[in-house]
Amino acid sequence: MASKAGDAAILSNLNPAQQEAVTFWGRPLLILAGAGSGKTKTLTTRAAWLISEKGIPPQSILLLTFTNKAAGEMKDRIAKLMDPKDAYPPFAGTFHSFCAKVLRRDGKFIGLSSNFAIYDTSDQQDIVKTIIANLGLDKSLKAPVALSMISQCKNELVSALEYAEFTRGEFQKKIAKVYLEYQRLLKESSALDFDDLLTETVKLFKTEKDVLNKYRNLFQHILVDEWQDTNKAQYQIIKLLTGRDHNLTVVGDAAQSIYKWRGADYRNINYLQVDFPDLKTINLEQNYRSTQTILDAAHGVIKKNRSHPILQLWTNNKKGEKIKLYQARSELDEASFVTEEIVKLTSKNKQSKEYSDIAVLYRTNAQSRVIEEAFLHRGIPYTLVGGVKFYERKEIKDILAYLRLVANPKDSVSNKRAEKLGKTRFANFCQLAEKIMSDEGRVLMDKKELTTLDLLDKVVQTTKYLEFFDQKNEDDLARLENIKELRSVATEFPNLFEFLEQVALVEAAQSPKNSESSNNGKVTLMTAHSAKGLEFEVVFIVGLEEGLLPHSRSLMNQEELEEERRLVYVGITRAKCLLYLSYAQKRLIFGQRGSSMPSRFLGEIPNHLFESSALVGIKKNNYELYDIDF
DNA sequence: CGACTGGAAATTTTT
DNA sequence: TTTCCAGTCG
Repeated sequence: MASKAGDAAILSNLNPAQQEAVTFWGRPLLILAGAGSGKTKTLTTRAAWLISEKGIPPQSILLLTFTNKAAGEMKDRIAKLMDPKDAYPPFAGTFHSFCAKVLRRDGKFIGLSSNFAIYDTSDQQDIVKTIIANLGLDKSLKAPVALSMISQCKNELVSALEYAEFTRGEFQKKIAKVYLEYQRLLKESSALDFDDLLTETVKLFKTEKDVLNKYRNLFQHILVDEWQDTNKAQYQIIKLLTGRDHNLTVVGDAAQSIYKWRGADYRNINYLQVDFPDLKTINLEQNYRSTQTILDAAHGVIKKNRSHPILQLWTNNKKGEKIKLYQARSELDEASFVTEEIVKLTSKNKQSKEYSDIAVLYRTNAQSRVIEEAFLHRGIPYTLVGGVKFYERKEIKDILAYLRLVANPKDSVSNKRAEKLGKTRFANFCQLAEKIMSDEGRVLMDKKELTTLDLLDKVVQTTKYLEFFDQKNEDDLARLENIKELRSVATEFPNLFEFLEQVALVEAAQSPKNSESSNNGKVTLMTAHSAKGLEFEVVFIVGLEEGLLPHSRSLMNQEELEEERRLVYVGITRAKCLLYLSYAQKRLIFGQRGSSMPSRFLGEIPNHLFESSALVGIKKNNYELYDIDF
């Protein structure tokens, strides 16, 4: 009874299309959800509905996302929608964390030990650098290049052996050699990289039918977020897991696909229709976020893309204010325009905005500097999204190397790192590690009498790691502060293996300390990429110039140009009520002052949406050189 | 091995 | 301009 009433309440908050998406039953479902159309709400409500209305046990639902943040939000929202008697919400996690769980449990069937290490990008670089040196390959082959080729292969499920077999030409031959050696070393270290988590899961599911069936039976319903961001490996995992019942729900929007360069393939939306002929598609096109003016601008841009379907968003919101375009003389002028507008917007009057309502978006991180300087001058508080990640800091990686080595003595990258920190140090550490991993230590760990925090402190103590730091040095104090922060993460995960999983797969918030409280009352500066999934009252998109947005690297290629266009689309649709666009006629790039043309994307926004007709000339620009199709 | 230096390069980022 | 890296020197 309570469930019935709750259910009606749940559905009453939804528009007809959302309701249909929540309650659709019996066939695989593709929800094409436009920006700001209530995608998360729909997906979470569907999960809650499956539980309360269809009696699906929560543990039979698998909800996959791309970021831990999204997973966390989904979990929270489902929990709020659920009847308290249903106890715990379904598993919601990233593809990678799900795969890691599967492989820890059942990887033994394909020769993985359950304590495998997970190598991050810098671990990968370490290995590849030594490989290039050891194989005597010439140094023109850079580790990042080799790695990105290897990663591409893995995204496409091409193994090292297969690659070596079909490869042609000098360059590819070299990559093949590195790839083979790289896989050998990973195996020797009992380690997987991020891509391996996916590809090994595919391998496991393909070769071990019993294991696959176990998971098929376990997960009666699979829901996937951001389908346009899946790569081939992820697609395969879903296809394999979706058993006979085809109880699959995916949500996506091709127009927001901006990660092709790291393997995402929005065409997975189309492939779905081939693999599941009985697929039902529901469009969510009502937008709850932006003014009609902003939506019209976004649509004007995105409709130029030819290679994917485009949703026509509409809203009941007001038409809203016109879009403000500023032609700056230079990047400095642009920065002061943004600054002055923010001062005006936030000055005390009835309509004034909070700093936290405002975001400034740009194409490249380097663009933030000028803006930051202008903000500092004017005393505008801001937070910069991006920068050195917490777990990438040297002091953190050092300590983690010791701890990883305790958990997996074969881990060669951690071993090398630990050795580098000093011979005596390492010798002392090894003694300690032996004691910990003795039967006695194991028992203590199992009994939870030897926690991650205990281990961390013991390691720091025996290695005298803190001797590296000077209490009077400001930078060193910050590093000590980071170590304290790591200790507090350790408190949350008393089991060493769970702790290591956490730090490998979950990026800590920028600076864990001040993420919550002090993010308030600040303007957000970030790339358009990072803005995906977020929304702000006021959005500035700066640097709308040919060569910057679209970026010069994408001008030669139609596919990439369309991705740049999607990036602009994503940027524009972040704005709820006010949108500012700007470009600089002259800009300092790599210390050189160059002049640039306004971005073609500005010309694609209908002229009447702009505040004044500042646009004369933009439409006239000649892009035929690059834009053969348009 | 670590600090210095000269030259080349210079998106986007999560797991 | 800044940043990163390879090569060199102490």
